[in-house]
Amino acid sequence: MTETAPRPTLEAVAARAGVSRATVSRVVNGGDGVREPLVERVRKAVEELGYVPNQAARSLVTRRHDAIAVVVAEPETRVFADPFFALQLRGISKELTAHDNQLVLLLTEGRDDHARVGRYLAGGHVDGALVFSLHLDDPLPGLIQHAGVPTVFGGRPGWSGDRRGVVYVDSDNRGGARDAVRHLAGLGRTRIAHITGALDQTSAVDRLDGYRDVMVDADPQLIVEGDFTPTGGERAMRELLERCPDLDAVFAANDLTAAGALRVLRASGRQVPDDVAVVGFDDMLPVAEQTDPPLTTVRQDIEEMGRLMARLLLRGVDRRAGERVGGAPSSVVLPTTLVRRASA
Amino acid sequence: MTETAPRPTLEAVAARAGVSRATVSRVVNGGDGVREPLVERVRKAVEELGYVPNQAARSLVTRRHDAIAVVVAEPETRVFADPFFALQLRGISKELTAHDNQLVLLLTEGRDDHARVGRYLAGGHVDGALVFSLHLDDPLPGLIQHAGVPTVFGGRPGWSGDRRGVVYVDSDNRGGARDAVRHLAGLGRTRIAHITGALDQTSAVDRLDGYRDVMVDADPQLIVEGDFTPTGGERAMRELLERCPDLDAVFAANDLTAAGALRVLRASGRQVPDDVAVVGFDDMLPVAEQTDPPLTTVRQDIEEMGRLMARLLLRGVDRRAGERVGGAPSSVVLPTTLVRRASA
DNA sequence: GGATCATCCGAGAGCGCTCTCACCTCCTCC
DNA sequence: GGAGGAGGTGAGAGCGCTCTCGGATGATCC
Repeated sequence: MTETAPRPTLEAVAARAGVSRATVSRVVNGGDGVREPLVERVRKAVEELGYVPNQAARSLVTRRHDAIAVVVAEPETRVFADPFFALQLRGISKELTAHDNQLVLLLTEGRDDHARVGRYLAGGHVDGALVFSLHLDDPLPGLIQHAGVPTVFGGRPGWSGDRRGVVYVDSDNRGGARDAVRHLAGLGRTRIAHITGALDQTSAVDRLDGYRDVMVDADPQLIVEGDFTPTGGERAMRELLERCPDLDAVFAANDLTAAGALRVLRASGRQVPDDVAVVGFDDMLPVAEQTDPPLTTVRQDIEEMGRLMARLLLRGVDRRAGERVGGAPSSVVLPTTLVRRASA
Repeated sequence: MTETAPRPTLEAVAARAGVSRATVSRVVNGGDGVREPLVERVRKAVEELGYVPNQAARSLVTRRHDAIAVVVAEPETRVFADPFFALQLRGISKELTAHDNQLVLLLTEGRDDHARVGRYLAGGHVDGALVFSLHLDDPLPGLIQHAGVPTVFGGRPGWSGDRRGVVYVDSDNRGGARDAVRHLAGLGRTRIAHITGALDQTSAVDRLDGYRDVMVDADPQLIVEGDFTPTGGERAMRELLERCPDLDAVFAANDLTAAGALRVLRASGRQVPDDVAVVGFDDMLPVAEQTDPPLTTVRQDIEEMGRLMARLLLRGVDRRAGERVGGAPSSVVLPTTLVRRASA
């Protein structure tokens, strides 16, 4: 914890280079319209003094912060047991860094925090927001809309409010689920069960819908609600085995759920995939490759989702700043692919 | 992506309340030395106009940002497969939020990024930095010291530079390792192997030292280098079984490594804990509780580490800002506890 | 009742930067 | 050779806030 040295200002650089503040400012911001010899002199002065612009002063006049908030509206510990979010964060970070933007992370713990986040966003500290893990009844989108900050959502928000101008990036959950179930059907399986995700999230609902698209008149006994966690998967699998001991396949809403289901199946003496075939969702590598047997699953490019969210948001921010960068960004749904491994 | 409305300024609030800017400022910042009726009037005006202070303008004069950078110097994907970091982040976030500070996340990808991070910290955008996952040869501490930003490290930095004023929070890795190995010895095991972590990190080195403290003249064949990952654990375990088929216990440098080792042991037909007892490190719940059998492991309170780091840093920041808050913060080493489950 | 003092409030400077606008120089062209 | 123009540079205002300092106000005390 060292002590502060007073940092040089534009003024100081200008004095040293023998030019005006305005010229230094021009050079620091790209140097357009300044003649070469002067540019050189200013650069040298900047170097010698170790000048770094004061971001606060700059923001005060430009009204830009070059910072984006990432809001994770996840009250539970689940996000943290789940590499999903970390991967998106990585994608976001890469994209933001590439555009010289900073990432301000806002984790919310419970309801009270929503107000805090709303205030923060409204406070104009950041140029935009990326919002994750929305649940169906979440008040956050309303607050954000009210704050008037450009926003992109991670996953389609299941939100009943004003939809205009809502931009999100999502995977084709429904299509991916269809692929998974069709694959199982293609293997000759007929009693295909589904362990859902937490149904207060649209991704879980969409995957369930995809399952139903294929299993048009599925035995309702074959559907059990899970919660995207391994223990939820275990519980659901036990319930399924009790209700439908004759099932021959399981489509789990995500890989973690599938991992839990696999354990229960093994414990029950059933062989995977011979007795029961299992398909997951996400292709979360550390999980999907490490299960026994390795998991057949629906891959979504999570990091790319993150990167895309950031890109859309930055475009929206620039647009708002008056730069012409094409029309208003619109939502994107990314395709999924089935990855075959040993479990189905 | 809604449009901006011009936000009200202090001036506007002052006009509406019929007072001066200074008075509004006082009220907004706590209201000391302003008489009740005026406070009330100002509060009302703030409310009515929806006034939120402009942080940039404030920072410009106070030189405080109420923001802390979290730097993750981890070039690999490992951090993300590992809930460890996420838990610390959660602890940090809680503590920062409680003190109205924001969290700016800086992820670095490879060497070039270090310069960027150094520049950012030197740029005075944040009041302090929390730095993680340092490797032995990392240039970051030097850069940070040069930037002159108050910093707290997560884990003891294995760094050969100037040590003065370096503050870190760490677990008692060595002591925890000793407990683990002693526990195995107490079970009557004599051929106790160790799969190390990535030895370019001090935590791995310390755990190895702890192992050696107890196994004073251990067969060097019983020590294999791992890398904190499940696959590393598998590879190491295979190597161990080949070299020392008579081993009767394994102390793995972390839970993920232990999980990999467990798989290999099972595949080799050995019973855990009967043939080989296994102890991990971290007590990372989703991992430790889900292995088969559940893992005996050394618990460290990861979230608390994060919270503590943030607390120390904020104290250092306040100190620097001239507020008297006791002496310079010094490093903290948190105790660990052995958690007994089925694997040993 | 007037001097003294504490308390409260407002005027105004200034944080470090950007950006407009006027000026100045040097070409170009008729 | 002089008008017109293009491009470079500097002066200065102002972004929204905090904070010092002096003045006003009213309480206190002899």
